[in-house]
Amino acid sequence: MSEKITIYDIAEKLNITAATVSRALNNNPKIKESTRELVIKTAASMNYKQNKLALALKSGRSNNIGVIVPRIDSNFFASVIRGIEEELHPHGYQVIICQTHESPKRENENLYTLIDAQVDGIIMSVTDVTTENDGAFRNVLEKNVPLIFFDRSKHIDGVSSVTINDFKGGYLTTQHLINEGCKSIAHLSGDQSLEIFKNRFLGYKQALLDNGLTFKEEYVLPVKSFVDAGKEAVDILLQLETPPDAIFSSSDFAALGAIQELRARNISIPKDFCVAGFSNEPFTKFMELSITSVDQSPLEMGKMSARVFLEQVDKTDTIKIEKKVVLAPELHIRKSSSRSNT
Amino acid sequence: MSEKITIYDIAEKLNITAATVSRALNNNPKIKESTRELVIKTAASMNYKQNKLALALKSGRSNNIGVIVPRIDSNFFASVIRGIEEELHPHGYQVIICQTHESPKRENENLYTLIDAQVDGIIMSVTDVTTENDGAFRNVLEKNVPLIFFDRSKHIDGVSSVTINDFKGGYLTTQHLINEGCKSIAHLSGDQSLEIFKNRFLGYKQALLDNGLTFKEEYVLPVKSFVDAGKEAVDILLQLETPPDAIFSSSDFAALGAIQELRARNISIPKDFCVAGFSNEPFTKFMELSITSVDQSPLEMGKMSARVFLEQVDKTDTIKIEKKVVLAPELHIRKSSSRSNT
DNA sequence: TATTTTCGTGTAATCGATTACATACATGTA
DNA sequence: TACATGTATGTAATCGATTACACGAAAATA
Repeated sequence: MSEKITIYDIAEKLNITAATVSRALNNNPKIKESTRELVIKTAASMNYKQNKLALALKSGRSNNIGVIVPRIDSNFFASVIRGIEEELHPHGYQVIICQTHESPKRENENLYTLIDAQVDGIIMSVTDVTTENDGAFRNVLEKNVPLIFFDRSKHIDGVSSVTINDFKGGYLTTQHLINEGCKSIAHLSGDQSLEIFKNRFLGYKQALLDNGLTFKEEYVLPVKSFVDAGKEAVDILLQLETPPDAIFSSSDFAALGAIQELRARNISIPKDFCVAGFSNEPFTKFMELSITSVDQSPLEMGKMSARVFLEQVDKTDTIKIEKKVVLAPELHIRKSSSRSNT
Repeated sequence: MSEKITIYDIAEKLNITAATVSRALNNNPKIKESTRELVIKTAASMNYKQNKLALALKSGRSNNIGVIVPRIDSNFFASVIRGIEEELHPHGYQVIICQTHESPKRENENLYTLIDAQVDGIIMSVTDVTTENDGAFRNVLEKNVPLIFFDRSKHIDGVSSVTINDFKGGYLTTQHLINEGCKSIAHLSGDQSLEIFKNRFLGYKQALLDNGLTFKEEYVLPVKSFVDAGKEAVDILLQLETPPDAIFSSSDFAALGAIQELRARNISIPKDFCVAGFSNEPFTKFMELSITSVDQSPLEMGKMSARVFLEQVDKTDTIKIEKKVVLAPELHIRKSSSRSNT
């Protein structure tokens, strides 16, 4: 049961004051070399550990950073967090995780909790941009706590973000499908109130237009990011008067569902139907019929977000820097859309 | 730029002392009802937020809990963390994430850092049981910080753990392969200095013996949890005098690699060769040739670990409770080993 | 020798909240 | 009236570290 050792204990033992101990341990130049050595040696021998809470209270910095994500058990978010942790760990920051489960209420709650906990910054992926209640965000900004959005972002003055070029991701994928000979391409879209999904859609649309293909409203279906949603979407699409011959899905899970449903109906992929997803989830490359998908370089996204945070954290309170980092999406072409290789 | 509001600000405004404010906000019964209401109303109007750091310093509890995992971007660990977070969030705890990347050095470092940060408990999955340097662990125990192992555990007196019955997992899977008619079953094992892998192996061996099959040393290969490791293992196994007709892999990734290699050699699965993995990674069920695997109920494991922590955190310092929770593994039989359905 | 610097350390305030103890006033009881 | 009890609040210490300021002694300068 080692008691908690404080600088006062060290001071008492050496018949000096805590102030001297503190200075010695912090390499304050005004301390006699012999004293410094003595203190450091004694501290080590007593197994002294600095109490970070006391330090945090005094300095106003907790050395913690909060990360808010919809959920952690998705490869994308877990990888981003990994990137954040790896970048921040050498700087002495600890990462605190919060999940929203896509609930704006939980999101607000998490924001308040993190501020209460005096985190030095918040890196997050937004749940819902349409929330009217921006109080929690305003609260963060008023407290001058650096806030950085990644992937799903919100337009707030003075807030930085790290995203990928979703428009380009949508464009590249659609262009690829067209190159493979697809003539009528459907799109499974996430909630378009979120910019990422809006942009993937716009990229898709632009690619169609640029290639002289007509854009059809009925080819665009909203889906949740679940396997079953993809199956249902295929069911609907195949009942259309002129069914499509390809799907660009903004979700890998929906793409997988689509593929399963198409195969169940004996439609040959990629010969008669091509499918591409988004996110480059691990399973897309493991499948025998591997799935074409857009990589968002989540690890890099996490590291970049962390770096943006580090840039902002030490700036004077009055200056607000807004930095928008846009990473390039990378299309991984695989069997589900490669006619050339078949 | 709202200044930070403290109880002193409230006290000053109301011409009372901070002590009264504190008591009013903490529902201390000795406060006049009218005063309490006034304080609460004023606090709200001034947008007062309690400073958790000050509270933490005073009380010695940070309301943070540390979680140490090899890495976060694996479905298993991410799911465990999700479980921990969901169970602990309602109790006001924040989850701090640390990764070891399978390095004992990082593990030690993380332990010290978390203790420095005054976490109220540590939930972790061990990297390497053979580390001689147990100083970090002893340090945690001496500080009376509840320590809970999940999945990969270490035998330390007074330390609780939440694991699955890996022996049973190995046994069930092997028995299943035998039931499907496999006669010579190989085993790809993780590092057996870790108990989980040792136990899966022992379960495998026992099932062989119980069914009158001979156990062969050369059928047991050590692998890392990578796809390529599975491929290499198949390469070795097929060069044996009597190659096996099934593989029980302690890693889903190695199982996947094995399957890819077998198919590359035109060996029909499950007709001529059965494969089963461990962990029930998402991709195992997504594959067209879905992979039989043992589910470790990671979400439940995380929640259970959190519950064990909650039980221990409020106990008096002198009593050490050691609780060993063993969850039941669940074998998910899929195409890679289902001859009956073929 | 007298005076100024420099050096090393001590004193005490501070960060923001909690709480044991003291105190002042009101009310109840003999 | 004298004393006990209860109620509501104030005083001040505490958690552990940092740091502006003060101060005494030694060294440097005049």
